[in-house]
This record gives sequence, structure tokens and C-alpha cells, in this order.
Amino acid sequence: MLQLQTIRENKKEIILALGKRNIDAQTLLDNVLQLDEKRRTTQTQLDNVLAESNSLSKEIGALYKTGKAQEANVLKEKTVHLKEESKQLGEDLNAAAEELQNLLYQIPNAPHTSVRKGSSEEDNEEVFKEGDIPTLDTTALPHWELAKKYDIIDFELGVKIAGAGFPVYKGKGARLQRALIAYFLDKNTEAGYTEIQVPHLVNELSGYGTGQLPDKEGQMYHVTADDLYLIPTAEVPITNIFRDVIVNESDFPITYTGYTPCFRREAGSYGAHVRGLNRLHQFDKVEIVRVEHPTKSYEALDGMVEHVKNILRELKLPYRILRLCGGDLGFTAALTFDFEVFSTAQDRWLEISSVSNFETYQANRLKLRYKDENGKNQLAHTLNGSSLALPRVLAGILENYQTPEGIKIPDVLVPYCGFEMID
RNA sequence: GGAGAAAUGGCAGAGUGGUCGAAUGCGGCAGUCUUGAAAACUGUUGAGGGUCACACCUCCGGGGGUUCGAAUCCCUCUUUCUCCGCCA
Repeated sequence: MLQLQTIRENKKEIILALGKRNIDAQTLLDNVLQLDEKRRTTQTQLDNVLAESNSLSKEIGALYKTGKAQEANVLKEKTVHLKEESKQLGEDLNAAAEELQNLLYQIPNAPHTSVRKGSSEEDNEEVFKEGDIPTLDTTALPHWELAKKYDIIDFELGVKIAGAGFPVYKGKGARLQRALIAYFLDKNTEAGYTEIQVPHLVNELSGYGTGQLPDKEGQMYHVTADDLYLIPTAEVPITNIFRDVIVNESDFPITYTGYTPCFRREAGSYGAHVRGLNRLHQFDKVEIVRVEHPTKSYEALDGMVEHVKNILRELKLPYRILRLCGGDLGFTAALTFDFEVFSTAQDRWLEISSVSNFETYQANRLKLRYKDENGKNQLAHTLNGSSLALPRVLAGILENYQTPEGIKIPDVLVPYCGFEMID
């Protein structure tokens, strides 16, 4: 969430920035500042009452020690009304703090200056495009047909076992998935990211830490018996490693990569655009996460974008990069670049990666800080990106690499697959 | 799942009702000494709120209670360890 101090000092700028998300934050921020004021005055009042009863208690203690029980009892009576007062003030304080907290949770991150105002994905800016879109002959098929033809993904079987959106990968399809995971992890490790394996279920606190809760409650699968959530992305467990952590400035950059399945309820989406691998309840993803010094985070973001570019170049897939507009930007992000691969047989772009800088928004929730050169604790910046989400990469490969003889495996994946064709 | 023990500052580890935000050691930082380093010595070293700065307030796993006063007593939850059971 946004920092109170920042809201106090830069209210105008934040209102302007949030305007790019089409949010009129004026009253919201006024309420925040008003509540903050109330919280602080209540706190001061409470502190004074507590200070008084503390000193009375000390006096009472001293009197008892010197055997002056009578005098002590007189003082004791004085503490009665102080107690009532502090109880009331404590309740007021908690109420104000909670209300303030809830309000702050409702405010999304302020977009970066480069983010354009916009209402939907229509307004996203294409900032880069690369790779040749192959010309397919008339017999070309969408990936779900190819999956069936070569018996590498069984959607119906997934329905039987779990439900729609839970595909079963078979034979060379399963092997290709495993190859992609290994390839992505290797690329990330080569680039300096430390490979890590994390839990696939997280507690409520972790959900709040990265901002999935309370905002997107319904998008995660909730295991109510144990009050755990299935992760929608590895971002949640990996970034939460740093909840309540104070790192040294010399620890930067902190970089992790991890493979996990991702679970998303995504209720209420049906139709052709969710066919096949386009949108799933469970999918695999390799994620990269960075914790950075505030002055270095945008440089790091550019580095992550370059890194993902290189992977797509090696895979020889046609792709483009979008800078998300305010309306399409995720709740917690300040700046996001989406990568989309062209799905030739469907004649549409599919999102395969999202690379974001959250600045201090998550760090503030996580209490993720570093010690600066003056020994002061400062909030760090967090970033993450997919490198990459498997199903749509798979869809892209199947569709773009199809030939009358079968599906060719991209050169870089052949060593990982152990075969050159799916036929 | 059953029985028992424990949870204190970066780490180790004292502290069982008042002067304890907390001894001591290690680690970290600064200084003295040194050509430099090490050793030794001296000082310093948790977080949050609040203030121009002080003062002051909160925090000894989480929550609640007893008391004028709680790290210390009570309840509860969580976690860890030991033993037993089960198990990939």
C-alpha cells in the first residue's frame, strides 16, 4: 500500500497518478489524512494517560517498599479513572487504525510517470515488436486441434478428473512442458537468479503481503479447512520470503527464480477466447523476483524485460511488448510491461509474461526494508516477472511451428526434449 | 494423532511481580594502537509511534485476562523440540 508519509507530502501528485487509473482519489485521500490525524491525536492522548499511570505505579511501588501502604492505597484509587480512560482511548485508537488500514488497502499503487491514462487493454501502448509471423497454409490448426491430433494434451480427461481448465498433458506434450520448465530455469539461473522451490499453498498473511488479499479474494482457491490459499503465482510465496525482513544495502540486488504451478479461479469467463490453453485454472509458470534499491529498480525492470526478450528470441516466437495503461495496470503495480506471443492459427496475441515494478507498494505491506548509509530503515522496491507462463508459450509453439509433417521443436528445446518433432 | 518441554534483541543466553527495553558473551559499527591487518582496549549497536529536537508511549511468539504495576502469574492459539503412533 501507499505510504502515509508519501500521501501527506505528495497528495496532489498521487491524485494525478491515480487519475490514470480513472480513480478520483481526492476524497479517499482526504479521508486517509483525516483518519491519520485522528489516529495520531488519539495516540498522543493515550500516551499521556499511560505515562501518568506508569509514574503512579512507580510511586506506589516505592511506597510499598518503604512500608507506606496507606499512602499507596490513596494513589491506587487515582489509577482507577486513568484505567478507564486508557481503555476507552485504546479502543478509539484501534478503531481509527483499523479504519485507516482498510482505507489504505483500497488504494491501488500510483502509476509511474510513463504510464498512459486509459480505460482498458485497448489503450495499452505497444513499445516493441519482434519476430516473423509465419504464413501458414490453409490446413493450419489452432493448438487445441493440434493437441488432439497428436494426442499430447487431453482436455476432456482433465474435466473428468478435476473440471474444465485442468488439462492433462501426455507423452511428448508432457515432455515438452518439462523441457520448457528446465529451459526457463536454466536461462534464469544463467542470468544470475537463484533457483528456489517454495510452498504452493500460502497463509492469509502472505496473501496480504503481496496484495492478493483483501482485493482479489475470490480469484484464489481457498482451502478453508486449514485457511490456506493455493498460490495464483510464485510471486506470492517468493516475495513473502522477505516479509518483516530488514536487509543490508549490500545485499542488493536480491534475485530469485522459481517454478510453480499456479491456480486461478477466474470465475465467469467462457467462450472461444478461453478455449484450449488460453485460460486455465491450473497452469505452470517460471517466475523471476527481484528486491532492489529504490534508485536501481527501474534499471532492474529494463534488465528483466531484456532477459525475457532474449528467451523469446531463442525460441524464435513472434512477440510484442506492451506498456500497460492505467486502466489495465494491476492493483499493486506502478509500471508493467506485458509480453504477448502471436498465436498464428488463432490470429491473436496471447499474454505470456507480465513484468512489473511495485516500487514500495508491496514492501510497505511486507515491511521489507533495508538499512541505508545513515543506518535508517527504508522500504525496498520489489519487482517480478514471468519467464515464462507455460500454456500460452506452448500454444504459440504448437501453432507457429506446425508443418504438414508435424510440429517442429524449437532448436533450443531439442536438447531438453530429446526429440525434434511431434508427429 | 497421543504424552511432555520450550518460545527473550542479528545469534547464543540470563532474567518468576516494581528501579527490565531487558545482564553477559558472540557478531556488527566507530575509535585508540599499527606502515597495514590481526590481537588488545574504549565506546556504540533492536523495531514502531510521537516531537523541530527532547520528553513520552508501545513491543520479550500471537491474542485475551489478573494486578496500582507483567518478560515474569492465568487462559487460549501458533510454532519448535523430545518420546510414541502413522506415513511418501
